[in-house]
Amino acid sequence: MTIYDELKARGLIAQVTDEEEIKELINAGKATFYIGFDPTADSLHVGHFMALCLMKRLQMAGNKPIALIGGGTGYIGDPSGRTDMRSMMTPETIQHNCDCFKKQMSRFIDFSDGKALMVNNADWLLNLNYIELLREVGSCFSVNNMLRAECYKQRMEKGLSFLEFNYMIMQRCDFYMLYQKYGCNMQFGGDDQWSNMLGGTELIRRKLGKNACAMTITLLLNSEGNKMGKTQSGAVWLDPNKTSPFDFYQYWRNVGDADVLKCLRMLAFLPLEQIDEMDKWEGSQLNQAKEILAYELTALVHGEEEAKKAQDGARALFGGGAAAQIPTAELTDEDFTDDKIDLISLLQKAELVTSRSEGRRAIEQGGVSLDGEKITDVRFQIEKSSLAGEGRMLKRGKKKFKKVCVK
RNA sequence: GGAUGGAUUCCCGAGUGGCCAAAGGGGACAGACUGUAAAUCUGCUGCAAAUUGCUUCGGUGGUUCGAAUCCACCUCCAUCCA
Repeated sequence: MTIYDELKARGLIAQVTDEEEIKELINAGKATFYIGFDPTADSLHVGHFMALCLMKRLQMAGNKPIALIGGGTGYIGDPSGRTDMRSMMTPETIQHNCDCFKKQMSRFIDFSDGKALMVNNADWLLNLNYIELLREVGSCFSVNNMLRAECYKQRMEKGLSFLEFNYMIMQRCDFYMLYQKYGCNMQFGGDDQWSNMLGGTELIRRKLGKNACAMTITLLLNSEGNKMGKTQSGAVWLDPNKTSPFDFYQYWRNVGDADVLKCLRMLAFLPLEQIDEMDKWEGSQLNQAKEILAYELTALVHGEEEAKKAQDGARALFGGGAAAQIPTAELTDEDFTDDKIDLISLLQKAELVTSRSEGRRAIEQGGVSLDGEKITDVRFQIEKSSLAGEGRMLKRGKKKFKKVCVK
């Protein structure tokens, strides 16, 4: 199976400019393609993960990836699909985020021997001269057209600042630059970037009379149509300090039935035949597929060892048995008064609740248990001595656990 | 620059002098049912030393016994006019 067919079979391809041309290019390993990453946070998240996987697949097929870090576009902020303006980031934050991105990307993509490149658009964008830019690039675009772009639709109602409006122009310049500098002939990106990307190919055609391609990656949506990789506490991060491998594992272990196969196809590096086999599974058997999904992805992001740990921990917790690999909260002597600690404080120390009110609520509703024993007394006290050694299992709700012990 | 409308809790959105920690919906969280799924039902959703107290309705001042609500100024946003 050719790489293009595989990508298609996995449902990764959303829109393409010229299917035949792209097919030929990437199947022959002749594409030099780029994907842009805007440094809006200090860690990549699941959304980026898809893009990284795609880069990896294409790299394995002999194509050359360019990871473009938006150190320059970060100064502007992408208005696509947003209803409000992004808060402006300071240059320091942008730089910090860029550095973090670099580190994480190196885990996925092989940058050795020029097999892949990492560039920062700050290198050319920050030095642009306004008038020059206007004459050079501004003359190529129709404002009427830009305003019609899908990605600005939402913002046309709520307002769009001139600053953000220019994001599109900057992104177009990126492609134009990369084409000239590195012979980059293709751009990939999220489906929400389609109009921005088309603009890039257009600029290259107008300025250089050359053809460049663009292809978008299907957005990873769950069966309800929401973007995946978001939880109530924010994104699912790739940085283990922001989302622990255990939580990362659990996120995938808990996807809905309707979404498992899609996730496997799009994200896991398992052969398609194997995934098709799982497609026949039904009902509770899908739990196995979820385990595979969770394990595979955790292994990709955090390594086999961490994945194994997370899996063991999860199995122990939900299947009964020894729970050796559960995240632990350690208490110090200062946390105790008269060698005792109340349950609410304990929940708080274990970071299972964010406020005492929340803890109180959880207890009153019967959502808290210690070593499997439900506790409904808000004033319940725990002896320090009972937390010594192995510690005890504190549980809040069905899926939140922490082992608590004394240091 | 002018005219008009607007800013309410995680989000949408009601409230236009006290009965307001603020309707309703969404989301989140917890319980029941389950398969660590979905759907459904129930509870819950500012904070705390918790029959009470404290902070919150864009910001700052003011009127009043009492302000999310009235007044003044300011900030931001939208629409129309330039």
